[in-house]
Amino acid sequence: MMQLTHAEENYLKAIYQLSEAGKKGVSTNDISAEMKTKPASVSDMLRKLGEKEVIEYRKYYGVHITEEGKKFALRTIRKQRLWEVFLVEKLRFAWDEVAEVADELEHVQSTILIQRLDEYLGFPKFDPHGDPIPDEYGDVRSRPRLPINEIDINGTGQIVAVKDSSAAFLRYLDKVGAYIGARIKVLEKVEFDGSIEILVDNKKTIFMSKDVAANILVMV
Amino acid sequence: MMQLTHAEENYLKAIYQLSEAGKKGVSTNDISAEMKTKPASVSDMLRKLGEKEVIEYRKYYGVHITEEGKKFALRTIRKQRLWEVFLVEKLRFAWDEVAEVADELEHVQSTILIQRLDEYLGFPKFDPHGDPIPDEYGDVRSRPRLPINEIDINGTGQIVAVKDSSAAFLRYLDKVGAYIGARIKVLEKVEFDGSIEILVDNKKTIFMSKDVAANILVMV
DNA sequence: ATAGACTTTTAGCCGACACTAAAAAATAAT
DNA sequence: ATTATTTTTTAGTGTCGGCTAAAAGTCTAT
Repeated sequence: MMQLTHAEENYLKAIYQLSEAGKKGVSTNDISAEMKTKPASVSDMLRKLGEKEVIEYRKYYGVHITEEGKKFALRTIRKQRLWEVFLVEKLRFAWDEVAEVADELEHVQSTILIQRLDEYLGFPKFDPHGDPIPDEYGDVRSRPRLPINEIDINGTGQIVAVKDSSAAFLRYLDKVGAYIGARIKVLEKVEFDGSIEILVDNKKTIFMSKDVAANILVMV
Repeated sequence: MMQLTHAEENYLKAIYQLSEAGKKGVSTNDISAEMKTKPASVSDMLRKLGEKEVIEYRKYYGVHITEEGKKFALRTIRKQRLWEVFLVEKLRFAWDEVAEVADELEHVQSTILIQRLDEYLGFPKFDPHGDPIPDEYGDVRSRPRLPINEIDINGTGQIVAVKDSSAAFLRYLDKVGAYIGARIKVLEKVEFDGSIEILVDNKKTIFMSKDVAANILVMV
């Protein structure tokens, strides 16, 4: 089995996630923004990933991930998200603190480690941000998810993810009392500005603007 | 605070442990054997570690670790041993499976991660091999430890470490029913060959040769 | 259809960390 | 004390992954 370096793993994960988001080929600039490296470095890496046949690379025309590449990317994502669950559930990290540390942990090479960790965590299907954790074979079970602003009045659900997971936004949510896992009910939608009133865990009502509501995904 | 690379951290740890073992300066060849690299690579690394003042390096005359260097080495050892505890106690790894994985985990950079892990594990003072875990300040509390063959007849204690931690030896111990943490009592010492009979956990007696006994450390 | 803007790639450089081959220093043996 | 042996260092190479500067390709607007 061919091996990828840490850097290659990171690029491949970024490429996978960018292509999932947009469903199109991914540009060098997009990748360089995501990876915080220069476009020149990206070009070089794309050449290498192309040689390893985890991406299809046509110079100047962006990149498509191959089936083989997806397998690698999903393995990395699986590791990252399992570590995130560990950090939040076992070590009491806050949502917005896990990314950096999980990015290091995900590169530890040990199949057995990941199997045991998965088992230890009770085979979680979703990470603390509500994103699905691929299984050993790369299969992802996704649940139907809607942004709050698309839920009908009196509709209920559970917060499972946020689109914008910036530290600032996550802190805002904590502050107003919303959190991943919270059960919510939509009480009112204001016509003229789209702002919304929701009930959290049957005990607290909070208002949010349409923009905020659009950022919060709920499993209905 | 000056930073060390992963490779530098590994070399420094090796140098610290070699100098603790022998209490003398450490030779280039010793280090290259320990690190499984060539002496030429070691020389180069020593020059770098010398520049960073974590070791005192006189060409051709071996190496002494500085106080600053000890701090770094102890931090790395602390991380390594905490991860070993995690792997064995939480993920049910066997003694002889932890080294490789812990060597990767120990390089994850996050002070808070180590603090939380320490707390989560209940502030363990010894790793699964019985070696002491330095605290945040690098202090090590060591316990008096004796090899089994130096314990008097009817003396009791608890197995806390092994000198030879090769996979083969660890498997042998598991097989005969001895393990780290086991409470033992010395029942008999055979005069002419020094072999020893011990009682494990008050329920099982096992025989071992003098050589095996000398390899097992007991806290009395 | 061509100029200008933007994107992407190439070329060349650098630091980290391994290696080999050969030189230099220290140590051991006669 | 000189030679032989071993240890250690230097010199030069290669790979990986970043960078800058400049060239090349693509796209857009007139």
